[in-house]
Amino acid sequence: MSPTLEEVAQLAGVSRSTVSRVVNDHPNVRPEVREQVWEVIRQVGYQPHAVARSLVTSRSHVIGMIIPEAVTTLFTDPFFPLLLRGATEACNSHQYQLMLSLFMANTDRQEIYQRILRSGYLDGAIVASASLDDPLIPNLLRDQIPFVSVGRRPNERIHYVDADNINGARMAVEHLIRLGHRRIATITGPLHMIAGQDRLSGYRQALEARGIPVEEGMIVEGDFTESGGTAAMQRLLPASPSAVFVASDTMAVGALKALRQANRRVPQDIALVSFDDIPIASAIEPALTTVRQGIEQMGSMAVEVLLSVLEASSEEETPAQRIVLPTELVIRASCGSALSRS
Amino acid sequence: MSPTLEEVAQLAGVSRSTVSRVVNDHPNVRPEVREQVWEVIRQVGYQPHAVARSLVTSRSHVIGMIIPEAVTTLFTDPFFPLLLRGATEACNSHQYQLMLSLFMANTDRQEIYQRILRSGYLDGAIVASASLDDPLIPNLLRDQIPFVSVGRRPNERIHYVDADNINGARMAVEHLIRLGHRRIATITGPLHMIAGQDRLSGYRQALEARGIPVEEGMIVEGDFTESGGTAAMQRLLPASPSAVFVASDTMAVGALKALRQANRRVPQDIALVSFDDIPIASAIEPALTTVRQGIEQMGSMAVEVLLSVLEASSEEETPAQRIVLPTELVIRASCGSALSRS
DNA sequence: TTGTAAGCGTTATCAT
DNA sequence: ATGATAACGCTTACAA
Repeated sequence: MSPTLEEVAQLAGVSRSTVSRVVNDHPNVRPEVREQVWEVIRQVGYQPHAVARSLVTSRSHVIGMIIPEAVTTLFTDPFFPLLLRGATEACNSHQYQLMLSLFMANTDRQEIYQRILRSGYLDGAIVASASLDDPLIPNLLRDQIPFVSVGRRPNERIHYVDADNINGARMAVEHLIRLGHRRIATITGPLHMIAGQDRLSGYRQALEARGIPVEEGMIVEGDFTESGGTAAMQRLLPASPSAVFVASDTMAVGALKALRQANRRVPQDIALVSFDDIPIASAIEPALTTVRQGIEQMGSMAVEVLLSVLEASSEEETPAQRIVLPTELVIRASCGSALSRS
Repeated sequence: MSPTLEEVAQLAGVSRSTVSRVVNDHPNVRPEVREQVWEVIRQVGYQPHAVARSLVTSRSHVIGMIIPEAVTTLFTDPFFPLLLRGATEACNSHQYQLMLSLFMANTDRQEIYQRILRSGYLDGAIVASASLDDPLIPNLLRDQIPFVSVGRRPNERIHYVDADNINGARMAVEHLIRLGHRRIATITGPLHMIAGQDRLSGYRQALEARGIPVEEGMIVEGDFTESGGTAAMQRLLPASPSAVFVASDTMAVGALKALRQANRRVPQDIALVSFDDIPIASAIEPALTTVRQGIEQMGSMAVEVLLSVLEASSEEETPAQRIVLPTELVIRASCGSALSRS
């Protein structure tokens, strides 16, 4: 198909090695030879064969984006698209490629794991939102595959990038307290995910800091889906909270539905603050007050961290990079009181 | 890192070739030898090196999902995530991998094209929603890279998968006519995309079939974004249509905003029908009557078609596969008249 | 049925 | 500064 190094060499009247040097910008080539070789390369449209190159260098310049199982359901949530966009952008600017691997249901995870992660195609991987006890992680560690997690993890050897979920949640709940609310409930994310746990921690911290007792009846676990939000809100209604911190915008949309059915107005009868600031947050009526996290930025950061690990790799073991990106509160209509608009 | 064929061979007391045969399920291996080799493979955790394999077979089992430039903006729209999901699912079940390539702005497209498409890493590609005159397509044809387009194309040599946009749009507008509307406007998609053109054609066909004159003032070009929908609807208001066919749900959300600002109620003052049936269509108030297309199915179909092309490849030139998937009208609240609910 | 050996298109280590 | 030549890990004739 495409011409090879050998053919270019013959046409240019030099050896394979020289052409290789030219292509890789090695210094030891006479300028005139270099120019002449480039000329031939342009003429015949030579393109290095990445696979052959990878075989000898054992570097593919491909990194995997691994999105495991359960999470895949959330693929209609803009979270993953944005993460992908950020990751791709960083890859593009470093001349790396992104291989996308969604682990669907139980399609023999083990087999897929072997085929994808241990096949030599990947220099490393980014693991997105595995639940905390996902077996993928121990496997990756065992096989010494360089990876960075999106979402923090306690294990000290694991590189990660995460949003500051705790502080974000704390800001959200503090805002509700500032508006005079005392009966503040929360719909959490799945508690087997660190993001779910952290946003709940932030909720607790905010209440405790103000001496407001935390009632367990005011805490309902959700699953980051819209229908989950609806169900959770229905379960919450009997406790008659005056405000709810919902751990994701998508769940907030579901919660709004439940409230509409129950004839409660937002924010007049009940205030809502959520998390993410995905596009629907500002599109819906009422527009959601929510905690913004830089999802795209997390994606590109994850790539940057991984590349730096790959760079350093095979030298000494570097300490894990743990990066936490800031979050900010975006005040809109769903929490009431236009007064405190910033 | 991982053991090689050679090492397995030594441990099993056979030659490389035999191990290779075992791994690839060649028939010519004595059952007992086969079993013994498998035993060693399991013991040492041998995993074939995909890159080495690919170098000799010149098949990488990787296909690229190419999403060009402009379109990237739409990445917060669920269209691409769903397409990706469908494509990944099909890939998983055929033991193929998906490489994701977003061509961002003008990041030297030509260079990226060379590096990605001609590097030997890809067996073929799926090209999503390039505008009709995207230079990518001629390049792919010139370089004889197997690909299938998501979105139909006039060129007879191009394989494609598409939704039946024309009939979908026709059904939508016919429904409005059935409800008694005569002043029916449309907000189109970008007319450099075939989907934009086809949905407009369907609109025209429906009106013409009923002898309703098509007024050019009732046609405003949008761009598939929400803000584009808002702007288009504002431009449309002076023409005072009684109903509007909006070429995408996302634009319909924007149009709803414009109508709310203008104090027009939907569907009482003005009826809306849109296209896609993405999740927000049923989440928003009023719920959107819309034309559903199977986006995930398009993704998996695109992969299936590509794989069949790869299969047949290097034999004779097969005629282009052109697959059009059906669309269906989903009736909800935005068009009024619960009577015609099916 | 099994083994030997010649590539696949590169990079990298030597000499020269 | 340049050119042989040996890998890289595998598949695949061709022999045996």
